[in-house]
Amino acid sequence: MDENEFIDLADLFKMFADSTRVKIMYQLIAGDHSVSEICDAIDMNQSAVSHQLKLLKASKLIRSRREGKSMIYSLADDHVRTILAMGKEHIEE
Amino acid sequence: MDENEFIDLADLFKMFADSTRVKIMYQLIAGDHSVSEICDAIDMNQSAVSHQLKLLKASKLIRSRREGKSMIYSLADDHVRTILAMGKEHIEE
DNA sequence: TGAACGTATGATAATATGTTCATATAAAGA
DNA sequence: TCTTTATATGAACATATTATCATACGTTCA
Repeated sequence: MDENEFIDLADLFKMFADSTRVKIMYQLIAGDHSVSEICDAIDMNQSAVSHQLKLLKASKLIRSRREGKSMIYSLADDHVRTILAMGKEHIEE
Repeated sequence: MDENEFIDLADLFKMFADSTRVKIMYQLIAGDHSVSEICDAIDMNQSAVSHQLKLLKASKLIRSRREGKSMIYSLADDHVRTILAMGKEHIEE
């Protein structure tokens, strides 16, 4: 493994290293949601949520699609689920 | 899930969110090592490594034992391995 | 077209994080 | 006991990160 791979790995885990983003990801595990739905669910203002969604999307952990005026966000693949599950297992011991 | 659980989860993943710590953990996946061995392996100075080891230990991801003048660090359980493996899988797609 | 709604974005400020430097502690051996 | 080797720790500095604020953009519908 070379230097860049370590950095990429760390950058990926940075996405899981903030409770706002973790809440967003759990919300999306429950199903696809618009930005405003996510804001309501996690009790954060729209701007903060949008900024975090952008980061998560850049890391290819989530996707988005437009539906009318709303943007609907969803998990990109199963990694979010499995990584969060591993983490949860650790802290529950 | 309540607020604190989200924070605990994020705090756990923070440990994986720095390339120095990731390198240290990979080094320990390869086997138990003393502080100076880790320093040599990842090319970081002793103080920086000690500070990071302390954080990893506080998160119960690693353990330490004394052997003479050396402190030997080792993985606390299998979670480091599995979490890193999940992350690696994601970035390799 | 323009008003309303939903979302995105740039700048800023506050806080958190990581490395370095200096120094302390702990064990071993002369 | 004094010295050497190995590790830990506190303080300080530089950088990164996050939330907020103001505002811009995109879509729908009257």
